[in-house]
Amino acid sequence: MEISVKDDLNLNMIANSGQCFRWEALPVSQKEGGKFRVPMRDKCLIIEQPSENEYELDCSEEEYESIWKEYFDLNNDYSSIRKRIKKKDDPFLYEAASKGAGLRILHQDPWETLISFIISQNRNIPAIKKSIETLCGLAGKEKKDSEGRLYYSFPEPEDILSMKDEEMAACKLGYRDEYIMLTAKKVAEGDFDLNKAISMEADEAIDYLMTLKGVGLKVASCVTLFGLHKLDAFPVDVWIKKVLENEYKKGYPKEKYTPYNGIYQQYMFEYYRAK
DNA sequence: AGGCAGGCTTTTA
DNA sequence: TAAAAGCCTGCC
Repeated sequence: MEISVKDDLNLNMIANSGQCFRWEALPVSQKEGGKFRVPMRDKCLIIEQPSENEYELDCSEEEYESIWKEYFDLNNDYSSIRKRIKKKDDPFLYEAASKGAGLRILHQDPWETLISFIISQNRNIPAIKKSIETLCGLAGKEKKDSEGRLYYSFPEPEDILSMKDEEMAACKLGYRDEYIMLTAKKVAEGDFDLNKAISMEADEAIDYLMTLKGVGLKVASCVTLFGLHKLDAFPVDVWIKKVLENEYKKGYPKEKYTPYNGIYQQYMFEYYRAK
């Protein structure tokens, strides 16, 4: 099916934004917007942008309405969220948001997001992707997309628990493998319930996530933003720390930007990382 | 009590 | 060799 989106849906930008690690770029002939396979839970979507504002999706209307519309956060108007920032008020954020037009905060699966961001700590993005890909290949289910290509689903907690030591080692998780195992165990046994976190306020969800070993403030904030889709969560990583130190010496006006702190954080993250 | 140094696996640039 | 979408432990 086809959809039309006015603005703020740039597939290449989102794919490289560091919020999702399993989008796969598919070969494409001169398509400016790129073509991607986007896996989520037991589904995957192939999406491409044949022309300005037009997108081709390999799913039914029903599936789009029930799953992918929410996944791409298409019920939020990012263009008007960007326009809340006044150049005179906050020139740095204004510039970052202008450059970031096209980004969106995806609404990803909470479990996959939790494990992915535990893996992400103290590593760069290519290394994160490699670990996750190996993990899915060894513990996920074999699947085929609508074009017949093979891919693997993200493993459930039980799948991770049944991995052999040498399989875990092959994922090159380093000291994080213990964190992954303990988290999988807690979730599988019902001692940690991600559904509870979904119904919490952002700050409350972050505190709850931090009860997991290996989940600190930064990882919990990322999971809350990218997996629980609480758009006010504001992850502070090494890049945002630099932004706050260099551009907001007198303090960052977080209260002013509620409830969209997470979106603005993403603009600043991309902007500073690119520089 | 809350803050800080040091250590941790491995890959990437 | 330092840095990478950091966190834990132990010490003060």
